Amino acid sequence: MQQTRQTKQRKIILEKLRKVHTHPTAEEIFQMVLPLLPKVSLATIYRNLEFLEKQGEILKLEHKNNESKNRYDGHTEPHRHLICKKCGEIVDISCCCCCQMNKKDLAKYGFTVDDGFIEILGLCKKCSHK
Amino acid sequence: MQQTRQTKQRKIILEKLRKVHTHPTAEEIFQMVLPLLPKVSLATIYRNLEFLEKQGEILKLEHKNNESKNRYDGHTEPHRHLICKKCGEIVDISCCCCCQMNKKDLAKYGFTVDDGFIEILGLCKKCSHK
DNA sequence: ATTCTTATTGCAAATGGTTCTCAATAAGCA
DNA sequence: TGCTTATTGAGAACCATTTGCAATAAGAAT
Repeated sequence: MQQTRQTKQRKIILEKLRKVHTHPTAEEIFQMVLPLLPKVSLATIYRNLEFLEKQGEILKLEHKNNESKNRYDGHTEPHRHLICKKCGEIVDISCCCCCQMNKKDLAKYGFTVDDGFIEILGLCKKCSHK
Repeated sequence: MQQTRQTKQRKIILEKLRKVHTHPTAEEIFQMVLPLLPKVSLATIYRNLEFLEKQGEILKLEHKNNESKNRYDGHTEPHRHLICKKCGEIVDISCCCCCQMNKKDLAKYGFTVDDGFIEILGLCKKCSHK
């Protein structure tokens, strides 16, 4: 059993992520914490994001549309993500009425589904007007 | 207006992808066509997959769970994907009753959604038994 | 058929997000 | 206050994907 330590870096990364309602990349998070942690390294950002995800404190969004970067979400309450296939924008939507339905349907396939992990791909307003 | 040419490579890649009901990676597709195209290069696989996706002949699945590779789907009829967050397995499911509902809900957010592009993340039978 | 244009290929090198190595640092128990 | 070792910072390594370029081959024109 390995103890875990509460480091300044880990604390600040989580705080920043909680405060924001976007879905920043590791690089963006790096920029966000830089004023508070001028010496922090990108590797530390990645390591802490992985740690926090394993602890269930944050979500890692691994869908990459036209950008090969993961994004992170500091809010773990059940919600869904609308992802624009063109510009990669991610929009939160509240859990709609068909969650229950999905769960039943999906049980047939042996899948266990968490409401927080449904991603719907489409085109955002801007991109669909082109 | 640039003409497009029907090359042996392009034809075989699409045929192989159509024949199969899995969601192979570029590397796996490379292995699949190697017997028919012993001199083919991985770059050609990637270029043709991009081409075929732009033509709407195949789907590119950009969600990467525990594997940093894109996957491809030779079947473009509306269907959804169940993706296992742990092992990355992708299962096709037929379009269920809540498609309509989703579309209406999502219109509120300005999103245009195509049935083929809904991905539901969860745990497959094997992984949920651990 | 043959020629000609240029889209496409194969190879190798480049790219870029993420992970890893390792010595130095610091959290927090004794 | 000292001590153990989890964590950090810096840079190198990794690896899926993309790109540059000369060679090849579709397929239209002759």
